[in-house]
Amino acid sequence: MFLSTTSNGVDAKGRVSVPADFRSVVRGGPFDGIIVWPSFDGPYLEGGGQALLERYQALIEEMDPYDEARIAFERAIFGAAKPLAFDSNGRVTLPKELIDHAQLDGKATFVGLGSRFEIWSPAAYEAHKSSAQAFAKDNKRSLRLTSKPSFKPGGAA
Amino acid sequence: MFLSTTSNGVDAKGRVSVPADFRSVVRGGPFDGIIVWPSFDGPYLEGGGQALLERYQALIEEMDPYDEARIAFERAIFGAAKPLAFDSNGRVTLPKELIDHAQLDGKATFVGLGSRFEIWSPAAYEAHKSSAQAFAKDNKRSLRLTSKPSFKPGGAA
DNA sequence: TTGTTTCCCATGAATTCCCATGTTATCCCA
DNA sequence: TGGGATAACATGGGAATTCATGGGAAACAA
Repeated sequence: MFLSTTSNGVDAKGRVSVPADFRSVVRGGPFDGIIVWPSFDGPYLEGGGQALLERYQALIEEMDPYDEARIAFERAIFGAAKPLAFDSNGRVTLPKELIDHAQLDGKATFVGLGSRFEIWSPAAYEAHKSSAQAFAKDNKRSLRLTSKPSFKPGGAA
Repeated sequence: MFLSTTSNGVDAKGRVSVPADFRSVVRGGPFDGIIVWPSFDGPYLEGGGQALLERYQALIEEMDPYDEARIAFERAIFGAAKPLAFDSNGRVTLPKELIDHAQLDGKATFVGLGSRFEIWSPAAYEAHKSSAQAFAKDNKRSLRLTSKPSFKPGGAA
Protein backbone atom coordinates (compact mmCIF):
# COMPACT_ATOMS: atom_id res chain seq x y z
CA MET A 1 0.00 0.00 0.00
CA PHE A 2 1.40 3.37 -1.02
CA LEU A 3 1.16 5.74 1.94
CA SER A 4 2.48 9.10 3.04
CA THR A 5 4.10 11.98 1.20
CA THR A 6 7.82 12.39 0.55
CA SER A 7 9.87 14.92 -1.39
CA ASN A 8 13.12 13.91 -3.05
CA GLY A 9 15.57 15.66 -5.31
CA VAL A 10 15.67 15.38 -9.09
CA ASP A 11 19.24 15.75 -10.33
CA ALA A 12 20.54 17.03 -13.64
CA LYS A 13 20.23 13.59 -15.18
CA GLY A 14 16.56 13.36 -14.26
CA ARG A 15 17.24 10.82 -11.54
CA VAL A 16 15.08 10.71 -8.43
CA SER A 17 15.08 8.36 -5.46
CA VAL A 18 11.80 6.51 -5.14
CA PRO A 19 10.90 6.52 -1.42
CA ALA A 20 12.01 3.29 0.18
CA ASP A 21 8.49 2.53 1.39
CA PHE A 22 7.21 2.74 -2.16
CA ARG A 23 9.94 0.47 -3.44
CA SER A 24 9.04 -2.20 -0.95
CA VAL A 25 5.45 -2.16 -2.22
CA VAL A 26 6.44 -3.24 -5.73
CA ARG A 27 9.38 -5.37 -4.70
CA GLY A 28 8.81 -8.98 -5.60
CA GLY A 29 6.44 -8.05 -8.41
CA PRO A 30 6.92 -8.98 -12.06
CA PHE A 31 8.80 -5.74 -12.81
CA ASP A 32 11.42 -4.28 -10.47
CA GLY A 33 10.44 -0.66 -10.91
CA ILE A 34 7.46 1.60 -11.28
CA ILE A 35 5.21 2.59 -14.17
CA VAL A 36 4.51 6.30 -14.55
CA TRP A 37 2.34 8.34 -16.90
CA PRO A 38 1.22 11.95 -17.12
CA SER A 39 -2.11 12.73 -15.52
CA PHE A 40 -4.67 13.98 -17.99
CA ASP A 41 -6.14 16.00 -15.15
CA GLY A 42 -3.31 18.35 -14.33
CA PRO A 43 0.42 18.98 -14.13
CA TYR A 44 1.36 15.88 -12.21
CA LEU A 45 2.23 12.25 -12.82
CA GLU A 46 0.47 9.08 -11.82
CA GLY A 47 2.18 5.81 -11.13
CA GLY A 48 2.09 2.40 -9.58
CA GLY A 49 3.43 -1.08 -9.91
CA GLN A 50 2.71 -3.35 -12.78
CA ALA A 51 -0.15 -4.90 -10.85
CA LEU A 52 -1.99 -1.57 -10.96
CA LEU A 53 -1.75 -1.37 -14.74
CA GLU A 54 -3.10 -4.88 -15.01
CA ARG A 55 -6.11 -3.86 -12.95
CA TYR A 56 -6.71 -0.91 -15.22
CA GLN A 57 -6.46 -3.20 -18.19
CA ALA A 58 -9.10 -5.46 -16.73
CA LEU A 59 -11.41 -2.48 -16.19
CA ILE A 60 -10.90 -1.17 -19.70
CA GLU A 61 -11.49 -4.52 -21.31
CA GLU A 62 -14.99 -4.52 -19.95
CA MET A 63 -15.75 -1.58 -22.22
CA ASP A 64 -16.76 -1.95 -25.88
CA PRO A 65 -13.77 -2.34 -28.21
CA TYR A 66 -14.59 0.79 -30.19
CA ASP A 67 -16.01 2.87 -27.38
CA GLU A 68 -14.47 6.29 -27.81
CA ALA A 69 -13.80 6.56 -24.12
CA ARG A 70 -12.04 3.24 -24.14
CA ILE A 71 -9.72 4.30 -26.91
CA ALA A 72 -9.05 7.60 -25.17
CA PHE A 73 -8.14 5.84 -21.93
CA GLU A 74 -5.93 3.37 -23.72
CA ARG A 75 -4.01 6.15 -25.38
CA ALA A 76 -3.83 8.36 -22.30
CA ILE A 77 -2.68 5.65 -19.95
CA PHE A 78 -1.09 2.75 -21.75
CA GLY A 79 0.19 4.85 -24.64
CA ALA A 80 1.88 7.33 -22.37
CA ALA A 81 3.01 5.05 -19.54
CA LYS A 82 6.74 4.58 -19.07
CA PRO A 83 8.17 1.64 -17.15
CA LEU A 84 11.01 3.00 -15.04
CA ALA A 85 13.40 0.44 -13.61
CA PHE A 86 15.19 1.00 -10.30
CA ASP A 87 18.92 1.44 -10.41
CA SER A 88 21.03 -0.20 -7.74
CA ASN A 89 20.26 2.65 -5.34
CA GLY A 90 16.51 2.67 -5.81
CA ARG A 91 16.37 5.60 -8.19
CA VAL A 92 14.57 5.94 -11.50
CA THR A 93 15.33 8.28 -14.37
CA LEU A 94 12.37 10.40 -15.38
CA PRO A 95 12.18 11.04 -19.14
CA LYS A 96 12.14 14.65 -20.16
CA GLU A 97 8.48 14.63 -21.25
CA LEU A 98 7.39 13.53 -17.79
CA ILE A 99 9.54 16.14 -16.06
CA ASP A 100 8.02 18.75 -18.35
CA HIS A 101 4.46 17.63 -17.81
CA ALA A 102 4.80 17.83 -14.03
CA GLN A 103 6.94 20.97 -14.21
CA LEU A 104 9.50 19.43 -11.90
CA ASP A 105 12.34 21.74 -11.04
CA GLY A 106 14.85 19.94 -8.90
CA LYS A 107 12.32 18.46 -6.50
CA ALA A 108 9.59 15.83 -6.76
CA THR A 109 6.87 15.06 -4.22
CA PHE A 110 5.63 11.48 -4.08
CA VAL A 111 2.07 11.17 -2.74
CA GLY A 112 0.87 7.70 -1.73
CA LEU A 113 -2.79 7.00 -2.54
CA GLY A 114 -3.19 3.40 -1.46
CA SER A 115 -3.10 1.41 -4.65
CA ARG A 116 -1.21 4.05 -6.65
CA PHE A 117 0.74 7.27 -6.19
CA GLU A 118 1.23 10.69 -7.71
CA ILE A 119 4.33 12.77 -8.41
CA TRP A 120 4.06 16.54 -8.11
CA SER A 121 6.24 19.55 -8.03
CA PRO A 122 6.26 20.47 -4.33
CA ALA A 123 4.74 23.90 -4.84
CA ALA A 124 1.88 22.64 -7.01
CA TYR A 125 1.09 19.90 -4.52
CA GLU A 126 0.95 22.23 -1.56
CA ALA A 127 -1.71 24.22 -3.34
CA HIS A 128 -3.81 21.15 -4.11
CA LYS A 129 -3.35 19.58 -0.71
CA SER A 130 -5.21 22.25 1.18
CA SER A 131 -8.21 22.02 -1.10
CA ALA A 132 -8.24 18.24 -0.82
CA GLN A 133 -8.12 18.53 2.97
CA ALA A 134 -10.91 21.06 3.04
CA PHE A 135 -13.04 18.88 0.81
CA ALA A 136 -12.37 15.81 2.93
CA LYS A 137 -13.22 17.65 6.11
CA ASP A 138 -16.51 18.94 4.71
CA ASN A 139 -17.55 15.64 3.17
CA LYS A 140 -16.20 13.01 5.48
CA ARG A 141 -19.69 11.97 6.47
CA SER A 142 -20.39 10.86 2.93
CA LEU A 143 -17.57 8.38 3.31
CA ARG A 144 -18.96 7.29 6.63
CA LEU A 145 -15.55 7.86 8.15
CA THR A 146 -17.14 8.96 11.37
CA SER A 147 -19.84 6.37 11.65
CA LYS A 148 -18.88 3.07 13.01
CA PRO A 149 -17.33 0.74 10.50
CA SER A 150 -18.95 -2.63 10.02
CA PHE A 151 -17.28 -4.78 12.56
CA LYS A 152 -16.06 -8.22 11.83
CA PRO A 153 -15.92 -9.80 15.25
CA GLY A 154 -12.46 -11.12 15.85
CA GLY A 155 -10.94 -9.17 13.01
CA ALA A 156 -7.95 -7.06 13.95
CA ALA A 157 -8.45 -3.36 13.53
CA MET B 1 -10.16 -3.37 20.16
CA PHE B 2 -8.44 -0.16 21.21
CA LEU B 3 -9.60 0.73 24.71
CA SER B 4 -8.69 3.10 27.51
CA THR B 5 -6.39 6.09 27.71
CA THR B 6 -2.65 6.07 28.37
CA SER B 7 0.05 8.74 28.40
CA ASN B 8 3.63 7.93 27.44
CA GLY B 9 6.77 9.96 26.95
CA VAL B 10 8.06 11.20 23.60
CA ASP B 11 11.87 11.33 23.66
CA ALA B 12 14.25 13.57 21.74
CA LYS B 13 14.23 11.18 18.78
CA GLY B 14 10.46 11.30 18.56
CA ARG B 15 10.10 7.81 19.94
CA VAL B 16 7.06 6.86 21.97
CA SER B 17 6.00 3.55 23.47
CA VAL B 18 2.71 2.37 22.04
CA PRO B 19 0.64 1.06 24.96
CA ALA B 20 1.02 -2.69 25.19
CA ASP B 21 -2.74 -3.18 24.93
CA PHE B 22 -2.76 -1.33 21.62
CA ARG B 23 0.13 -3.35 20.28
CA SER B 24 -1.63 -6.60 20.94
CA VAL B 25 -4.57 -5.38 18.84
CA VAL B 26 -2.52 -5.12 15.66
CA ARG B 27 -0.16 -7.98 16.38
CA GLY B 28 -0.52 -10.72 13.82
CA GLY B 29 -1.82 -8.31 11.21
CA PRO B 30 -0.20 -7.69 7.82
CA PHE B 31 2.00 -4.89 9.18
CA ASP B 32 3.69 -5.02 12.56
CA GLY B 33 3.05 -1.45 13.56
CA ILE B 34 0.46 1.27 13.40
CA ILE B 35 -0.60 3.76 10.76
CA VAL B 36 -1.05 7.35 11.92
CA TRP B 37 -2.25 10.49 10.20
CA PRO B 38 -3.10 14.04 11.24
CA SER B 39 -6.75 14.64 11.96
CA PHE B 40 -8.29 17.21 9.69
CA ASP B 41 -10.48 18.24 12.59
CA GLY B 42 -7.95 19.49 15.07
CA PRO B 43 -4.49 19.27 16.60
CA TYR B 44 -4.42 15.56 17.19
CA LEU B 45 -3.55 12.36 15.36
CA GLU B 46 -5.67 9.44 14.31
CA GLY B 47 -4.40 5.92 13.94
CA GLY B 48 -5.10 2.26 13.64
CA GLY B 49 -3.74 -0.93 12.19
CA GLN B 50 -3.37 -1.59 8.52
CA ALA B 51 -6.73 -3.36 8.56
CA LEU B 52 -8.37 -0.02 9.35
CA LEU B 53 -6.80 1.61 6.32
CA GLU B 54 -7.89 -1.28 4.18
CA ARG B 55 -11.44 -0.73 5.30
CA TYR B 56 -11.19 2.89 4.26
CA GLN B 57 -9.68 1.79 0.98
CA ALA B 58 -12.55 -0.58 0.34
CA LEU B 59 -15.00 2.27 0.90
CA ILE B 60 -13.07 4.54 -1.43
CA GLU B 61 -12.73 1.95 -4.16
CA GLU B 62 -16.47 1.78 -4.51
CA MET B 63 -16.16 5.17 -6.17
CA ASP B 64 -15.11 5.71 -9.79
CA PRO B 65 -11.35 5.84 -10.35
CA TYR B 66 -11.38 9.47 -11.44
CA ASP B 67 -14.19 10.76 -9.25
CA GLU B 68 -12.99 14.07 -7.82
CA ALA B 69 -14.26 13.24 -4.36
CA ARG B 70 -12.42 9.97 -4.43
CA ILE B 71 -9.13 11.62 -5.29
CA ALA B 72 -9.61 14.25 -2.60
CA PHE B 73 -10.17 11.56 0.02
CA GLU B 74 -7.20 9.59 -1.20
CA ARG B 75 -4.91 12.57 -0.92
CA ALA B 76 -6.24 13.67 2.45
CA ILE B 77 -6.06 10.23 4.05
CA PHE B 78 -3.49 8.04 2.29
CA GLY B 79 -1.24 10.93 1.37
CA ALA B 80 -0.93 12.00 4.98
CA ALA B 81 -0.84 8.58 6.64
CA LYS B 82 2.49 7.34 7.95
CA PRO B 83 3.15 3.66 8.59
CA LEU B 84 5.11 3.43 11.84
CA ALA B 85 6.76 0.11 12.57
CA PHE B 86 7.34 -1.09 16.12
CA ASP B 87 10.93 -1.39 17.25
CA SER B 88 11.90 -4.37 19.36
CA ASN B 89 10.54 -2.62 22.44
CA GLY B 90 7.17 -1.69 21.00
CA ARG B 91 7.98 1.92 20.27
CA VAL B 92 7.37 3.92 17.11
CA THR B 93 9.14 7.04 15.90
CA LEU B 94 6.78 9.90 15.18
CA PRO B 95 7.89 12.02 12.22
CA LYS B 96 8.35 15.69 12.92
CA GLU B 97 5.28 16.77 10.98
CA LEU B 98 3.03 14.58 13.12
CA ILE B 99 4.61 15.84 16.33
CA ASP B 100 4.05 19.37 15.11
CA HIS B 101 0.47 18.80 14.07
CA ALA B 102 -0.47 17.39 17.47
CA GLN B 103 1.77 19.88 19.29
CA LEU B 104 3.34 17.09 21.31
CA ASP B 105 5.88 18.29 23.82
CA GLY B 106 7.46 15.34 25.54
CA LYS B 107 4.19 13.54 26.26
CA ALA B 108 1.57 11.79 24.15
CA THR B 109 -1.88 10.58 25.24
CA PHE B 110 -3.25 7.53 23.44
CA VAL B 111 -7.04 7.37 23.43
CA GLY B 112 -8.65 4.09 22.42
CA LEU B 113 -11.82 4.41 20.33
CA GLY B 114 -12.62 0.82 19.48
CA SER B 115 -11.59 0.33 15.87
CA ARG B 116 -9.09 3.20 15.93
CA PHE B 117 -7.35 5.51 18.35
CA GLU B 118 -6.25 9.09 18.72
CA ILE B 119 -3.01 10.67 19.94
CA TRP B 120 -3.22 13.99 21.76
CA SER B 121 -0.99 16.25 23.71
CA PRO B 122 -2.13 15.66 27.33
CA ALA B 123 -3.17 19.27 27.87
CA ALA B 124 -5.15 19.49 24.64
CA TYR B 125 -6.87 16.21 25.44
CA GLU B 126 -7.94 17.34 28.88
CA ALA B 127 -9.57 20.39 27.36
CA HIS B 128 -11.19 18.38 24.60
CA LYS B 129 -12.44 15.72 26.98
CA SER B 130 -14.52 18.04 29.08
CA SER B 131 -16.20 19.59 26.07
CA ALA B 132 -16.75 16.14 24.55
CA GLN B 133 -18.39 14.97 27.74
CA ALA B 134 -20.62 18.00 27.82
CA PHE B 135 -21.56 17.40 24.21
CA ALA B 136 -22.32 13.75 24.89
CA LYS B 137 -24.46 14.72 27.86
CA ASP B 138 -26.45 17.17 25.78
CA ASN B 139 -26.88 14.73 22.92
CA LYS B 140 -27.31 11.42 24.64
CA ARG B 141 -30.78 10.96 23.21
CA SER B 142 -29.59 11.33 19.63
CA LEU B 143 -27.02 8.66 20.30
CA ARG B 144 -29.84 6.24 20.91
CA LEU B 145 -31.50 7.09 17.62
CA THR B 146 -28.56 6.79 15.26
CA SER B 147 -26.83 3.83 16.80
CA LYS B 148 -28.51 0.47 16.61
CA PRO B 149 -26.31 -1.61 18.81
CA SER B 150 -25.67 -5.05 17.44
CA PHE B 151 -24.80 -6.11 20.93
CA LYS B 152 -24.95 -9.72 21.80
CA PRO B 153 -24.69 -9.85 25.56
CA GLY B 154 -21.98 -12.30 26.37
CA GLY B 155 -20.86 -12.57 22.75
CA ALA B 156 -17.22 -12.54 21.78
CA ALA B 157 -15.13 -9.43 21.07
C1' DT C 1 33.58 11.69 -32.47
C1' DT C 2 29.72 13.74 -29.55
C1' DG C 3 26.06 13.35 -26.85
C1' DT C 4 23.16 10.27 -24.17
C1' DT C 5 22.21 6.62 -21.16
C1' DT C 6 23.31 3.05 -17.94
C1' DC C 7 25.95 1.22 -14.36
C1' DC C 8 28.91 1.45 -10.30
C1' DC C 9 31.19 3.45 -6.30
C1' DA C 10 31.70 7.01 -2.59
C1' DT C 11 29.83 9.92 1.11
C1' DG C 12 27.10 12.21 4.64
C1' DA C 13 23.05 12.16 6.97
C1' DA C 14 19.19 10.16 8.85
C1' DT C 15 17.01 6.24 10.55
C1' DT C 16 16.69 1.85 12.62
C1' DC C 17 18.30 -1.66 15.47
C1' DC C 18 20.11 -3.50 19.67
C1' DC C 19 21.49 -3.64 24.43
C1' DA C 20 21.05 -1.83 29.18
C1' DT C 21 18.32 -0.13 33.16
C1' DG C 22 14.70 1.26 36.42
C1' DT C 23 10.06 0.66 37.46
C1' DT C 24 5.69 -1.41 37.70
C1' DA C 25 2.66 -5.13 37.47
C1' DT C 26 1.84 -10.06 37.89
C1' DC C 27 2.40 -14.56 39.54
C1' DC C 28 3.44 -18.10 42.89
C1' DC C 29 3.98 -20.12 47.11
C1' DA C 30 4.08 -20.30 51.92
C1' DT D 1 -2.98 -12.90 52.71
C1' DG D 2 1.60 -11.31 52.55
C1' DG D 3 6.00 -11.37 50.63
C1' DG D 4 9.29 -12.50 47.37
C1' DA D 5 10.41 -13.84 42.76
C1' DT D 6 9.50 -13.22 37.98
C1' DA D 7 7.95 -11.25 33.95
C1' DA D 8 6.34 -7.24 31.34
C1' DC D 9 6.77 -2.53 30.32
C1' DA D 10 8.53 2.15 29.48
C1' DT D 11 12.68 4.60 28.68
C1' DG D 12 17.66 5.97 27.55
C1' DG D 13 21.86 5.85 24.84
C1' DG D 14 25.00 4.24 21.35
C1' DA D 15 26.21 1.38 17.30
C1' DA D 16 25.18 -0.31 12.83
C1' DT D 17 22.57 -0.10 8.78
C1' DT D 18 19.77 2.04 5.37
C1' DC D 19 18.79 5.84 2.60
C1' DA D 20 19.24 9.81 -0.46
C1' DT D 21 22.43 11.94 -3.37
C1' DG D 22 26.64 13.28 -6.10
C1' DG D 23 30.15 12.14 -9.33
C1' DG D 24 32.41 9.49 -12.75
C1' DA D 25 33.41 5.52 -15.90
C1' DA D 26 31.74 2.39 -19.27
C1' DA D 27 28.33 1.06 -22.88
C1' DC D 28 25.42 2.77 -26.57
C1' DA D 29 23.47 5.66 -30.35
C1' DA D 30 23.75 9.04 -33.71
